[in-house]
Amino acid sequence: MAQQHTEGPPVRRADARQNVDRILEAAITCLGRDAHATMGEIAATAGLGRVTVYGHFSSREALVEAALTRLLDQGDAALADLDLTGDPRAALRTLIEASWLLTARAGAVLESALETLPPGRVQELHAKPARRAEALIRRGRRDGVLRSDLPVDWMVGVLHHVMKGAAADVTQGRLAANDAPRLIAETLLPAFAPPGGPADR
Amino acid sequence: MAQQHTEGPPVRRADARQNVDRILEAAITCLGRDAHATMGEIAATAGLGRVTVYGHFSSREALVEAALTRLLDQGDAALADLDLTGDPRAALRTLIEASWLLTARAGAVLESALETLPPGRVQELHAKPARRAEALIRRGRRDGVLRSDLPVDWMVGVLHHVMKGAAADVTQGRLAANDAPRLIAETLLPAFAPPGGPADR
DNA sequence: GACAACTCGTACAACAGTGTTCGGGTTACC
DNA sequence: GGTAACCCGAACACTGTTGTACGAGTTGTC
Repeated sequence: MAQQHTEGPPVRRADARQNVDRILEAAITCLGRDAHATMGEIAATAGLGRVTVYGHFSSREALVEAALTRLLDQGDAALADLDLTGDPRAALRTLIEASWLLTARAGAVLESALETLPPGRVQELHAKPARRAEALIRRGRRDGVLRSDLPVDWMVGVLHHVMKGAAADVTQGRLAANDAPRLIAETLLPAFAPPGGPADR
Repeated sequence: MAQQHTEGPPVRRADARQNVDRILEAAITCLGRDAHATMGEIAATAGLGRVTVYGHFSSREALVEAALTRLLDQGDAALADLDLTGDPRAALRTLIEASWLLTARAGAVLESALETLPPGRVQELHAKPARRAEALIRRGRRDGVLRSDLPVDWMVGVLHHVMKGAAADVTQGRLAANDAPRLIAETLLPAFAPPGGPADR
């Protein structure tokens, strides 16, 4: 909207902006635990009243979208700092380690978004982080250190599904959170290696 | 002596039993598409009235459990017919092909059950089919054709998560159903191969 | 053919969640 | 210190779903 200093949309007060932050963090926490978390729960987690939340987000749908957007932006920012210029296989390992925590938190939020947001909107928001993994895999294929006999989209999907599944295992107590990144990497690296030779050149 | 054994429902009428069947199939179909399918939708899909469904299942929870049980029984029966005595890697391929359709249908039903059934009940029902894959993987590890450097539970989980993820991709139009089994097998076989594998080096 | 089993549709109560309204209290900011 | 922005809690209407009740119609089975 117009941010002209014409006193129409005046400056938000400091505590209000901070509360928006609190609400988004609470939403990510609650929706991460339970994709069907209530506005009341989220508000309580944020330490605010339910009505106050509606003062900042016009609907539950708006809040879910905002939470997912923040989560994906956080993740994309974290991933942007990584050095992925070396061996794509080592880079893939780095990517997995870094995005593990993100995916673990985003899992149920994404699920919640899939239910409440219009179809396609989620994919749209999720496009940027996914593109990062996709670009990495494409480079590895060009360099011959990753297999090229499977569709790129499929490989990106497998990466995503395994991480999401591991996150579910952790929340259900079937897997220790500390072990997850290593297991994922140990499993997916050979899965993505070229069929002919796993040579380390 | 009059053998007046007091049966609650002495003899169910034929059409009633057939309707129970219809309801369960409808439940599997609807819950497979949408884990939040309502009793009304399920009844309509079965071609029956909503009240009639309550005549056979006392609650939504009971219906979900019955549907999941039938699905898992069907799947376990189908898997029991497979010949898995040969090379465990070929057997794994066979297992994937066979259980793909089952998993695709069961995916959302399982999700629905996780929400409505008491925690642990799902795992209990799911134990038998999971044990089949687990036994297969264990045998492959003993024979040295599958890797032993990862926990068995993790490998079973990966198998499950990738199939479930592929099912989600199919329902969202990102993947052709016909391609799925091949892609899954091509991806997981190298992932499960021993590190210094027989065909390598 | 008669009876019981089964089904149908509508209607109802109960419950949970969303989104809004209102009046009164608190607090940041100039 | 004054004002407007902000927060609070309770109350309300609305929606959708579950589970139950009733009366009447239909159909399998003996």
